[in-house]
Amino acid sequence: MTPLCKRWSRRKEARPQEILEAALAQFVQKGFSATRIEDIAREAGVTRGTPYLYFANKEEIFKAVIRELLLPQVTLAAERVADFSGCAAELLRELVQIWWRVMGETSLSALPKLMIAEGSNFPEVMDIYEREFVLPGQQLFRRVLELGIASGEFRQVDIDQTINVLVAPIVMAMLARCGNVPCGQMAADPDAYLNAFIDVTLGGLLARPD
Amino acid sequence: MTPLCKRWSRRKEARPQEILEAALAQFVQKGFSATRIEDIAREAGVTRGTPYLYFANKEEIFKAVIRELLLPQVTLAAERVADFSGCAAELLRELVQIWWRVMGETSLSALPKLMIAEGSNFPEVMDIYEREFVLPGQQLFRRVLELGIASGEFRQVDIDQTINVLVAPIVMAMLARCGNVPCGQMAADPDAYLNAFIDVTLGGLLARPD
Amino acid sequence: MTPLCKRWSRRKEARPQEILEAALAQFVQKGFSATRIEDIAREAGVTRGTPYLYFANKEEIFKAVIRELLLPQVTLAAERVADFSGCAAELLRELVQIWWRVMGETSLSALPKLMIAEGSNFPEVMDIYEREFVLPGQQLFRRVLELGIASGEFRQVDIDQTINVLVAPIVMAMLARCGNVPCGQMAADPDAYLNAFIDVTLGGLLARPD
Amino acid sequence: MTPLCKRWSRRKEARPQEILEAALAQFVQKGFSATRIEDIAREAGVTRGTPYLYFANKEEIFKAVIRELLLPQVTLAAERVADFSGCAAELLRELVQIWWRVMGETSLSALPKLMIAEGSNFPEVMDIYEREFVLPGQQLFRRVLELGIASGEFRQVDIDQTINVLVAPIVMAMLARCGNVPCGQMAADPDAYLNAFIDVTLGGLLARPD
DNA sequence: AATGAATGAGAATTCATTCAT
DNA sequence: TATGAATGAATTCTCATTCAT
Repeated sequence: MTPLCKRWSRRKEARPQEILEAALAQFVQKGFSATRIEDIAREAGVTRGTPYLYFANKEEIFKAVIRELLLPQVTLAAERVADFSGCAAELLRELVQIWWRVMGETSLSALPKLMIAEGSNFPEVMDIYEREFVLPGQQLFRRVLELGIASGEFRQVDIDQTINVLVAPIVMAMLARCGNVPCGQMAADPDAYLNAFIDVTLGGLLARPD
Repeated sequence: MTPLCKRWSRRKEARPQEILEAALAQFVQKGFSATRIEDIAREAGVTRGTPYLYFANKEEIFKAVIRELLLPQVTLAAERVADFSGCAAELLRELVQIWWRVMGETSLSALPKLMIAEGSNFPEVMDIYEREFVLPGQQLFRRVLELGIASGEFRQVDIDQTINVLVAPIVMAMLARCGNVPCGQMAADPDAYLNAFIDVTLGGLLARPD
Repeated sequence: MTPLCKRWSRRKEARPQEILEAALAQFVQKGFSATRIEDIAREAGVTRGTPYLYFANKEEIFKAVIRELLLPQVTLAAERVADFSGCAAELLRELVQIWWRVMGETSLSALPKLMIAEGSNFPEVMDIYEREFVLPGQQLFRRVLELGIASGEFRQVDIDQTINVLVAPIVMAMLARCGNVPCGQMAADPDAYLNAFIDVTLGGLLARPD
Repeated sequence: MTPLCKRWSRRKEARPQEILEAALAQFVQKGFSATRIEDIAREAGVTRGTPYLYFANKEEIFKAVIRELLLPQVTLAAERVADFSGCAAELLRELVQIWWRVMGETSLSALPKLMIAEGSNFPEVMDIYEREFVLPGQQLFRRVLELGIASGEFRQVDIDQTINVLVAPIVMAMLARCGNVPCGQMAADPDAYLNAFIDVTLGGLLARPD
């Protein structure tokens, strides 16, 4: 049963996915240009020619990683993130934590690194990224902020800018998870980091009792 | 024979610097691997062979960009950032604003992007970056936090983690300045963004009067 | 389980022939090197692996096309061409017309194109071609010329060279039939072309009455 | 003076021409697809990379061979061919002989072989070939035929078809010169072949005295 | 017998680097 | 100093061929 002496095994259905996962790992580690097709193939356990059975060229592999591996997860994740209730403060806390669980702790955390590093070489992908990841993410925070301000729970703040203030530390945590982003403690204990983040931020948003 | 056009006056001392600046621009735009020596040469107004008169190879150009172009500025910038006084809240505000002026609005803003994108391919550079940029930056915030907590101005917070919470939005703003990092409003009006950041963060740090 | 669709009835004996015909069509269209095995397979209605059940490799397919598909037809054709009678002028006319019918208008017309294009890459095939196609063809014309000269019907001409003068326009017509040989009118109306050819040539061969 | 120990010599002006000539030789010998860039490079005395300094890719080399090496010669040759006078018979004789000298005996003789073998893979080149080589060539013969018929020197013949009858043997001689086109005697003694051709053809065209 | 996924040798192309000028 | 033609190693990509199914 074990393919010990087999030269290869046929995995038509699984292959594309396997190749994309291997490609993701390599792209995150080395960047697009520095990743050789052979690196991807080896990581996927196949040989040089196999990726070309499923993808036209290296660029298409990159696009497929984003479009077929990462963005579909974004949608799934977004649905779960959108599912919460409570007062604005609880919502914010929950939003950050769910986000982290479904985006930060999964392979999705690679997305910001890839786009920062390679986005300018793939403008179309960048557009998709903005449309399907950045904007929806901002919307989630916008909703919470608007809710909190409307209910008087939060102070009046510049919503457009505050959104980004809230997003930044989470994205940084995602970047830190990709390794080799030097923010020592952040990567070491993400939960402590996120708690500190929620603590400070929520403190800054809540309307003073007086 | 006489130097007809002034612009061709040989500035041999200036050449290496010019090449490094050209290289920085290209590396930020395209990444290390995707940047061809000829791209750098053209941007610097010289031809293919010239960079090799001053640098051993492409890798050394990258290292020189970090070591000779960016990190010395970090030191200069750090000195100016360190020069402030007042209460902790004022210090924090001032720290963020000076930082932005000396790092965010200059070519130094390229540093985080380069290290995120290429750091894993240049571990030694990464080390230097951490030692000479990340740690000193964290120290500045640590000092402010410690000061504020000691004086009772700030709440008791987890200093190690809060440092990173404070650094993250500034680094994100630096990334946004490198172009093609999709955080719309942030890049459009950095000052408004930084104000929102200080506003929320300071609110979150200040001890409640009650 | 029962052969639902008749068209899938296995014609194992027919397969090699079908593959060779597909190969011929592709080789004529694209040339040997530019033809992929998959092109041949698709044209034959089979898949990549099937040609290898019948032929060792691509080169053997080429040789088989010549040896097994074309040259046997040459023999058949030559027999029919050899079967004629009458005075030398009639013989010549008949020879040209039968040749055209059995070689020009059939797949045999591909042979000269293949040999011109690929002959130098297949010296052994070239030898066979010369031995089994060129020489026999020349012999036919030699016979007619010798007959006509002997009977006084034709002028004394340099037989060896005149043979080639007679063969050339027929071969050109065969080339023209393979498409993409730019001799407009020739391919458009081969009969008119061959009549003009016989008309001029015969006029040039006949001994003047005076 | 002799570059014995030089790794290479700089020949910016001469290189493209040298590469095209090398390419022509290789394409004629092996065909386009079967010719490797390295074959061309070696024949030109350079290394793999050098052709790419002057041509974008192999296809462009092929096109340049036709457009820049061969067709300009066609123009030169056509001018010399057009320069003749005398009665129609003399004109025809002269036309064939000059054509042979300026096209058959030069590298131009490669043109028909290249177009027969590769034309269908390069339709645009085929069009140029037809426009700049085939049609002008046909015009020359048309002129002679029209002249001869008008003057009563030649019989009434189907001009459109007869043109091709006249062209065919010359083109065959050009093909034979490219080697490996199996028409034994033709290539061995082209002059004898052409004389036989003129002899027969002219005999067939001249109006009978009676 | 036939399939078609997988292989891997080989060809095209790129580009960092050298060095004669 | 600077140039840029030339090199050749490295990489992408193709496709003839194999072989488990």
